[in-house]
Amino acid sequence: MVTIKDVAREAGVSVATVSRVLNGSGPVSAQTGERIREVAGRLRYVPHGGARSLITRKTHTLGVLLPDLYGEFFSEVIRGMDDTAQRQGFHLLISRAHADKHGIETAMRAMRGRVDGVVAMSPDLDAESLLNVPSMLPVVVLCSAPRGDSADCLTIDNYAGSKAMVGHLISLGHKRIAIITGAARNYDAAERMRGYRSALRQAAIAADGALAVQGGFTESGGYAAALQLLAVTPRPTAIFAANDSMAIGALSALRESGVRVPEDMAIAGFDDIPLARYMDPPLSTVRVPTYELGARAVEILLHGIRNQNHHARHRERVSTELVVRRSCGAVPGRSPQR
Amino acid sequence: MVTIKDVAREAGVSVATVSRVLNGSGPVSAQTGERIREVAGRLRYVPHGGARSLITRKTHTLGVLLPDLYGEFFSEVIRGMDDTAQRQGFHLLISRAHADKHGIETAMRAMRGRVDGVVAMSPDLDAESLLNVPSMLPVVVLCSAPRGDSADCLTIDNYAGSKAMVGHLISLGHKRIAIITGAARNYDAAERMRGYRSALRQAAIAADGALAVQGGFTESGGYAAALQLLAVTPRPTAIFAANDSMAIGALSALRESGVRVPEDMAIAGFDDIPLARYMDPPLSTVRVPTYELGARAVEILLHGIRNQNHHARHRERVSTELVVRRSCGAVPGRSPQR
DNA sequence: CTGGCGAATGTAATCGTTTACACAAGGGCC
DNA sequence: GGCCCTTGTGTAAACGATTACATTCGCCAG
Repeated sequence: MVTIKDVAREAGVSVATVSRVLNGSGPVSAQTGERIREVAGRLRYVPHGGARSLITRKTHTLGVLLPDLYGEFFSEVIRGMDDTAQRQGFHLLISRAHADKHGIETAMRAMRGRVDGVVAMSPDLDAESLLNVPSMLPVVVLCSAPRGDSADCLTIDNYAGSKAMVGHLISLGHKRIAIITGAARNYDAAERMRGYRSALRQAAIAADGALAVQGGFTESGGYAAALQLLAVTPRPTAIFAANDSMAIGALSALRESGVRVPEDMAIAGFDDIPLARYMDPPLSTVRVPTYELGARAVEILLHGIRNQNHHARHRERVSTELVVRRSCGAVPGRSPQR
Repeated sequence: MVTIKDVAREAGVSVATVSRVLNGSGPVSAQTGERIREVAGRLRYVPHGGARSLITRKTHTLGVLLPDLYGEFFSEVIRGMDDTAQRQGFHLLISRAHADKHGIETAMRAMRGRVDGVVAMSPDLDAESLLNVPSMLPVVVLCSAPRGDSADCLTIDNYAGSKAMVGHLISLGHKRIAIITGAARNYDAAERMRGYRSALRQAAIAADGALAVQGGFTESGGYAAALQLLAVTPRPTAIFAANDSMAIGALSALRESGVRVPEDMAIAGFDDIPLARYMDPPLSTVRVPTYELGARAVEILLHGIRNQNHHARHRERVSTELVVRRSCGAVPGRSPQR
């Protein structure tokens, strides 16, 4: 590998001059600059990022800690992060960590000296340990219960979104509304459940334990949960799935059981993944600005980095939007397929 | 930030001893070791990864160059990569690059000194420039036309998969088979097209230019393409979409046009994304082992790294599998929804 | 008693950069 | 001519680790 020394020797100057030319710092004669640039090009010199960041104390890299990379949701979040980071000259060091204390600590250790800051997504309710990791690094905590004030914090307004959707179902006349919940001990899942309960309470509808089934955020989980809900008597008239994947699985289960949607059963999801509108019937859902979530997280992190973490802590919540399509029965639209 | 020097001073030893204790290299008395470990813990010392990799010449990080992060496909590839990398103690530095020469070069420069090797996904047919980047780094090229022998190379067997699916449609009696193609100048797209043509030729069916419409790999592209195909006379009896997203978009377009699937029109996709089986009707498709693709790419790369790139070049192709569900009409199954 | 060996530890070079500081040359001004 | 400023360049000290080599000490064999 060719280093700055090789370039200096070949051009007959000192390394300092080469550095000055390549970074445009300090005065260099036009002639020397030209020669050095020529030599660097000819030798195909590429600066060693690691060495450089050791002395400059900037890595221009952001660490991203994820619980699991799964489905379109994460892919969109990462896209939002990468776009924003790249626009500011930063790269992404992505690491999946087990959500437990040990996993997070290990990941954080591995990032030391490689990143300028970290976006940590840790929806696991128990994993508050994250905040105990006392690093000087700026950290943005994503989709997690906000505690402590050592880190910035960005969440989705799950509660309001969930409440709005269930409220909408109630306004359509539904009284027995089931919920397919997300992963256990997941913050987003818990908040969506809270919104569901709150909407019911507000309409003076008594909660029925049999109408809450866990689906674990996966298609197959939603499928199984829907089958289970069909067996409940009296049967619910609407199912609110805590994400679109589960709603799609449920849709498929109902179809196979000969239950018409929305005539016999209303269905709604959460997230508004791109595929939602292409379902049959198109899926009513709560839009989560996933891309913007990632983008915003990086913006907040970069702000923290620029201020060397000496800034007032952010505590932000991105809002959701009710998306009413045919699956919940509100929009008459075309009659369902023959 | 606390450094190794701080630990050494506090423990009353030299940095060398601290290093020896923490890495388990060289002999240290049990007593000294104990004290140093205690001090390191108390001071919450975390080694500086950048500094360490400068001298050891190992970063334990793999660069990943992607054309775009989009949809479930990439999310699965990354998952496969990260799992495999992490199991071997490596991290992932992910970067989206514009597929053009400049974008790739910039990204490669940024990776110098930060990674031990690179997996580059560059499906753009023109971007052969990648191979011209003369770095000593081991590189695995993913889903790209194999050229040159400076890099290992891993592709999907698009040709065989596509040919198998079209052959299957032909065996069902279809003669007018349309194709919704992927992005222009995309290697995978081109190969799938080649398989389609080959299958037709083998069945002595003349190709009809009007039956090939571009869909750009997106749901909306597939939707628009399907509408366009419905207007062709004589109308095709089957549509082969070059990926599942487009097939789902097409499915939705047909539904809205009152065309029954599979009775009036057979549909097939490519990729077998998780959602495919939950469509109505469940989507026939070609399974691509996406997770394994990412996993295998990292395995090959790690092999190259261990051999310091002095190994015979790999040229591997992961095979696909025909998945027949109801959308192509081969499986009678339950009669379509009333 | 001495020489050699192994264990425990310290000293200093090294990795590839950036950058503070020193230095030399040239020019303008008094 | 002496002074100061500007411009161009080099020297060497960082950055935070690892590690080859040197040193010290105790012990044991000859």
